[in-house]
Amino acid sequence: MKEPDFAERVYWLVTQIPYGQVATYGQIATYAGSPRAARAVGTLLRHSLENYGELPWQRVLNAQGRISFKGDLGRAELQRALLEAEGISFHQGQCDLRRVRWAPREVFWDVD
DNA sequence: TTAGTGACTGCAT
DNA sequence: CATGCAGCCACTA
Repeated sequence: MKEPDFAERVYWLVTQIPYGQVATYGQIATYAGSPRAARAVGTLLRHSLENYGELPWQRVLNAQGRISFKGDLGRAELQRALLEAEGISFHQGQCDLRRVRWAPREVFWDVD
């Protein structure tokens, strides 16, 4: 049985984020075993639509509870709309992570 | 194989 | 509070 690679761990973890809750890129990277790979998580999710259309990618935000984008405003608006539809509210462009942050009860993968 | 890029992050200015 | 910047790491050309 092959050990799941980083990308597989990331995609699986994102599917574990409960409806109405969110996780940060750093959280996903940490749970996937690479605490410093937050940026890599973003890289993977950027292509998630084409590779994993089922993924609830909208539930992943940056460490400040904000939607991360440099361009592509359309997708940012879609993400916010999807989250608000789940009951997550935004104030000044950011949501209250203390309230909606996903706090898994189990350990998935240890840091390498 | 090397170099460049980016849906990140924490610390320093 | 706003930038800047180096560290990180997977992906692509």
